[in-house]
Amino acid sequence: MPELPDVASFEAYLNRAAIPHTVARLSVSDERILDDGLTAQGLGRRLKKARLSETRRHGKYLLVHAGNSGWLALHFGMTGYPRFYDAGDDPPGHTRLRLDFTDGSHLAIVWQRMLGDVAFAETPGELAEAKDLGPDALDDGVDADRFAAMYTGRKGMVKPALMDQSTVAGIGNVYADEILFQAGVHPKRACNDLGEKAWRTMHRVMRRVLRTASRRRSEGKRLPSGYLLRARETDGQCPNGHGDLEKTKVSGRATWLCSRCQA
DNA sequence: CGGGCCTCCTGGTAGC
DNA sequence: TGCTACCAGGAGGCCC
Repeated sequence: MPELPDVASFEAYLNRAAIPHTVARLSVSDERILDDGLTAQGLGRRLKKARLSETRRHGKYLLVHAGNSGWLALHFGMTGYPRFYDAGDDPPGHTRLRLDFTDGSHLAIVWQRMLGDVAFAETPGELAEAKDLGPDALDDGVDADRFAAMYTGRKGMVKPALMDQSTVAGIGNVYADEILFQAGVHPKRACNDLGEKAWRTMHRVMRRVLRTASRRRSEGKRLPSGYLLRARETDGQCPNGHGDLEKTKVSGRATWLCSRCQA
């Protein structure tokens, strides 16, 4: 699940539920979830007594400011999510990282599969560098000019390019499909087959889709009708009336599209 | 060097 | 019912 809009909703959730809180201690139930070089003990040293005061998001990473020591960085992989719960309640299943707060409440980070990452960085910029992340997809600094310049003339297919986190961070398999559907571009189109104008359109569509989805997810609402993703979860019909959506694979990933709408 | 394929993980589900 | 095969919203690595 967790792509940019989902992580944005996690960020809103943390700000409603868990910020600010002060960490009394933490528990790591499976160290495989920790970034290379990070240990439960080391993380504990950095987080103990830290006041979680602020959050940021960069692409699919959620960063939580932990006092003076730096930023806890959470990457949710395919199955992760945070869950705040009250003193005395049981943690959800598959809780791999648990923060116990001084008031007795808890924040669990849940991963069913171990495809996720807990990291720690001095600054958000340091994390982006360590993880080779491009600018966030909703960063205002990524305007249409800059966006088009990054993709126009590039080799390879459009969909994997949009999913490349080192170019622009935040778009995953699902929202790439939505953006391409709304932009009317086939996922297997070559990047260098699209002109600058098409990439500027892609930029506009990308921002609208990611902002709309972030807001809806944060409010617990469904995506608007007319969205491919909503059709995919319901009747599987093209929102523009072209019948069954197609399901195929692009660079190994499940891909939904309408070949009448997307060329 | 772009694209296909494999692997890491775990669990749900379709199919036999 | 029981077992297997495949699939899932991420990402890195390898090979041709």
